[in-house]
Order: sequence, then structure tokens, then C-alpha cells
Amino acid sequence: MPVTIRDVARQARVSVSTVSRAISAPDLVRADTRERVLEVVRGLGYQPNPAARSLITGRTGNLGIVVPDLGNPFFPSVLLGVQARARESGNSVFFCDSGQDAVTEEELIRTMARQVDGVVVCASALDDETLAELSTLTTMVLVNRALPGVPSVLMDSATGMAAVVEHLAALGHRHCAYLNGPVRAWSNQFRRTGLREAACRSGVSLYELGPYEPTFQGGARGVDAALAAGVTAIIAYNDLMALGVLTRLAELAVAVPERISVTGFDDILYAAMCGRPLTTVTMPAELAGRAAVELLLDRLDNADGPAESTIRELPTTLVIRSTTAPPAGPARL
Amino acid sequence: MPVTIRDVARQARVSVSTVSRAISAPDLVRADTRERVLEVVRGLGYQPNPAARSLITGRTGNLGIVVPDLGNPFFPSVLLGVQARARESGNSVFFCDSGQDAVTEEELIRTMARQVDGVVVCASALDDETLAELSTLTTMVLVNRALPGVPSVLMDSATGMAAVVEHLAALGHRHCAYLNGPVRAWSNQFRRTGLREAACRSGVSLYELGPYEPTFQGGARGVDAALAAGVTAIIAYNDLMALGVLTRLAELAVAVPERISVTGFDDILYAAMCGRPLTTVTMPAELAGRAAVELLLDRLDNADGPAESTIRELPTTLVIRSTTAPPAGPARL
DNA sequence: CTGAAAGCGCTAACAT
DNA sequence: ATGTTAGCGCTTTCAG
Repeated sequence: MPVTIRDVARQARVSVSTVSRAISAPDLVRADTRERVLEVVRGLGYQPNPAARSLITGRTGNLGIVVPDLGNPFFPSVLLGVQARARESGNSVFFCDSGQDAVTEEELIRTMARQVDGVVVCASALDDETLAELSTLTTMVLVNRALPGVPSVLMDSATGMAAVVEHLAALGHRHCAYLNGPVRAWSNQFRRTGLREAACRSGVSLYELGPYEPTFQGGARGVDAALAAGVTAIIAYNDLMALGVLTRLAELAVAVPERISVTGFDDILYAAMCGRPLTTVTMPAELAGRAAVELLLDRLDNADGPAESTIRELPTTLVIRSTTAPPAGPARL
Repeated sequence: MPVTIRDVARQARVSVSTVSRAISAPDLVRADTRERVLEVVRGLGYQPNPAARSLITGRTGNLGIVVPDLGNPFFPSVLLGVQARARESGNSVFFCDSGQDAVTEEELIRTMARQVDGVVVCASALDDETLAELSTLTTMVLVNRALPGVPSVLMDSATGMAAVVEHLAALGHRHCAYLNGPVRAWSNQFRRTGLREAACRSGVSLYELGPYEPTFQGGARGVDAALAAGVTAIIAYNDLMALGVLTRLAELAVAVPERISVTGFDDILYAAMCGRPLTTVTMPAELAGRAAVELLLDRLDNADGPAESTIRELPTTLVIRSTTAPPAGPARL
């Protein structure tokens, strides 16, 4: 039987409204009264019932985050950032993993919408229309996805990919394969754009393969096609795939980076920890999480504000490690 | 302005209680009335306000999970299991990362306690006393930690560690180092117990080093001490540390497994994905998450039940991969 | 500066 | 089988 505001009021010999004020609007209460009340609050270990509070204020004090795959270390990092910023602002956070499935994702967002003040949707698999509709249900912020009218945090992956291509071109590569991630994913489209333009500019011919699952398995699967295309470098959609590529290449006894170069994207922790540290692009995942919550809180505070489509773009940077080197000889023998 | 139960009642020409029943106790309402109500519910897109419902039922429909480090892939896996089982039972889940800090952990649990029906605490850094006190605040289930009166899900790490030692002993190793994780952690104590007993039985001398942070860095840090001790095998507290060991060893140009064997614990995804796949012990993380929720739901359903200390013990298995081999020669030269 | 009172949206007795 | 009503614990006018 938890202690209620009435218990506090009785023991402090004031009315419940005074207790309420002492807690949520301290300057509306005379200093000594306030002290007396807070004393009792501490003594009894009173904590307001969030449900009751939420019922009247309309705010839950909860935020939600939906990610496609917690198994990809990129997303736990985003979660970390979200939690950090949420806690600073006195919010709790719900999480959901959609398993990269659009139907599940929609369902999860609908369910969350009722219980949170706002939700951060990462790398959504939903089409613009559905997403737009869902965004009317609750305050929404997108990560790695853009949609008119919905604030979003973008990581500049086009530039990151361009850096990859330029790096490869500078090393002398002329024939590169790109292992596509989910084609419908905003991230993939954007990465591909950066890729194509840079390839064009630097005279690199690009072999687009896939789409593949953005996982270790997916990467492994793409290797044979890439090899068949006779490229000297494989550009993976993300690190997980790149790791799969590396493993498959090792099985086939293809030397990296001597015979073939490999690049990833995201810079997950394990990219650096693996036998052969991966050349990849750093994504500020945790920062993105924080930024997303920031945007959410902004929206929440001035709900009446214009529905301007705020976009926070975060920079990415190429990290050159051990999986890229000049090609062994002419691209095609 | 979300639609309320009254809107539904009005439009369906029934009282609010009928609507309430049609939703939460359908068999108390005549079929045709129920249909009419549910029709309107769908039409209006009505969803009950969870706060209002919770205020009266005393149940929030939320569960919480506290983990020490989301950056360790073991925990996202647990989260996945928790979410899956929670969703099946119509619950949502809050998460928190304590950053391996006891003070933060306590604070987080206290905060959560107000908003959830129960909480899963993983690998707690708290002492028994504090934990026992917190367990009175809300229904609690522990993962990888035992405490009288609190149900817990344990992974049989003692046996797992014993298997590691036996494997090493069978290969001919006689001098092994153990890189301790956090000494106060239940997991570490248990792993160490299994280790010692098995070492004793199989005539292996054990050099206990540390404690170290249970991270990549921590593992790297332990290598030099292990080398100085002249061992032929390094047993790390977990995979993250083992990965650190591998990397540091590579820097020092010490061949694995030729000159030294290395083992991890947890079998995180990356253990298998790394250049040299790690010999480790598989922990059923996702299963543990599910089991924890299961226990939580049990407790929630018969709250009056005896406070028996239910323990679900999950098996672990040794996975032999490429980082263990017979020692090169006599242990000490 | 403080108190009284009216609900927030819903469920659960209690009537009918 | 359905309706009426009294709150759950809190915030917030509105008076004083």
C-alpha cells in the first residue's frame, strides 16, 4: 500500500494541493511550509503516482524507441544515447525491436503511441505514407530516415560513402562491388547515392549486388557474386555485412587486403576488435540518440510551434584500418 | 483529443461499463451488443487510456529491465528475450543501463519500481542488503545473481568454466591464468568457483589476475601480467575481455593458439565472427530473458503465493573453436 | 499563500 | 445482461 499524497498532507497538516504545489511548483508555497512538506515527503518516502499524474497532465514522462535490430551493436549505442538524454530530462524510456519487419514495426509504434509522450523511430522499414500517418498519433522523431514534417536526425552517410570511394580510388581501385542492404531503407538509398556520385567522379566502375540482409550472413552471402564480378574491393552496406564478407573471404582463402579490399559502415565496436581491423565509416550513434531525444523534447515543449521539418545532420568520418590496400594488379586478369 | 470510452458508449448507445466489459471481459456481454460496441471501437480507433486503467487496476502493463552494460552484446540479447516474452503477454518494457555503477543502478530501480509491475535485474552490482530492500518495492527477478527470497535465472557458469578447464587440461595445459571480472559480481564468483574446483581436480595451476573491467580494454590490460606469469593459456571472465586479450596478443606478436590459448565466456556473436573464432562458453541469453519474464509473470499472477525462492538454472555449453590448442612445450622454459 | 472541489478516463461494485 | 455510481491519486481552477 504505497503512501499517497493524502498521507503526506495529513502528516504535514496541510491540504493536498499544498503538497502537490510543494513538489511541482515550489515557488508557489511559502518557504517554511514547503520545508515542512518536503520533510514529510522524505520521511514517508513519498513518490507521486505517475499514472494519476499522467491522467490529469496528459504527459506520461515516457519516451519510446523503436529499432530494427538490437543484435546490431549500432542500435544499442543509439539506445544508450537516448537513455542518457531522457534521464537528464526526467523521462523513462520504452524500447522495442521490430526485427526489421514493417508490420511489426507499425504495430509496435501504435502500441507505444498510447503510453509515451514521443517516440524515436530508427531506420524505419515503413513506407512514407504509413509513417506519416503514424506520426499523427504521437510526437515522432526519425533517425536515419527523412520525411517531410517529421523532425529527423540524419547521419551524413552519403559523404561517408563518398569518402570510402575516394579512398579506394586513391589506392588505385577501379572495379568495386557494393553489397546493398535493404533497398527500401533510407540509409541504403542514401549510401548508394553518395557511392554512385563519387564513383562517377573518380572513374570507378561500380557493381551493385544484392539486396542482402544487413547481417553477418547477408554479407557472407554477397561475397561470391562480388568475386565473380572480378572486383578488387567490396563495399558493404554496413559493418555486420563486412564482417561476414571477411569471414567468407577467409574461408575461400582470399587474402585481405592483398587480393581484395573490404569496407564497412557504422564503426561498431567489433569492427576494430576483429583480427583484421576494418576500414569503415564512423557513425555517431550515441550522439544521434541524444539528438533525437533533444528534438523530441523541443517538439514536446512547444507543441504549438510550426511543424517545420527540423533536420539534424551529424557528420560521419572515414576510419582507415587494415582491410584496404592498393589492388594487387589489373582489376581483371 | 483522443477518443474516450464515453465517446464509444454514446455512439454505441450503451453505458460505459458495457464498453469496458466488451473489451476486458467479452463473455459478460451479449454477443450482438458486444459486436456493436467493438464495431464502434474499431470505427473510432478507440484505445483505452493506460494511465486511467492502471490507476484503478493497480497494474501498469509495463515491465522493466536493468542491465549493467548495453555495450556488451550479451545484454541486448537478454533484452530481446525479455521483449519477446513481454509482448506475448501484452506487456511493454522499459529498459535502463546502469553503466555498471551500483549507485546508478539503485536509483534506476527505485525510479522504475513506480511505473512497472515488475523488474528484471541483470548481473546486479548491488550488495545483498540493498538488493533485498529494493525487492520489496516491486516484484523482482534476478538474472545471473542469486538472493534468498528473490526468484532468479541463473546460467550454470560454474559448470561452463569447469568444462573450459577440463578442455585445457586435456590439451595438456598445466599453467593457466584467469582474468577476473568485477570481483563483487555474482557471475565472477561463480565462474571462479567452477574454475578452482576443476583446476584442482585436473592438476592445473591457476594464476588469478585482476580484477579487470569486463571490457575489451580490461582484457587487453590483463595480458602482460598473464604473460609474466608464464602461463600457456588465458581464461578470460568474458568474451569482450577475451577479444581484448587476442588483440593485445597480436600486437605483441604472440601466436594464438600456438604459443598461448585463449578462452572467453558468453559466446557473443562477435566471438565467432572474429578473425580467429574464439573458444568460449555459450550462454543462453535470449532464453534467460524469456525465463526471467516468465518468472515475473508467475509472481504477478499469484502474488499471494509463497515467497519461495524459485531458481531457473539454464545450461551452458563449451564451444571449441580456434583459440585453443595444445601448449607448445613445457609451461615454463 | 493556502484550501476546497472538480474532474482526468477508466473499472468494479452494486443495482436493476 | 446492462446501467449507475463511486472512486483510483493526482493537478488545477477558483475562492478565500
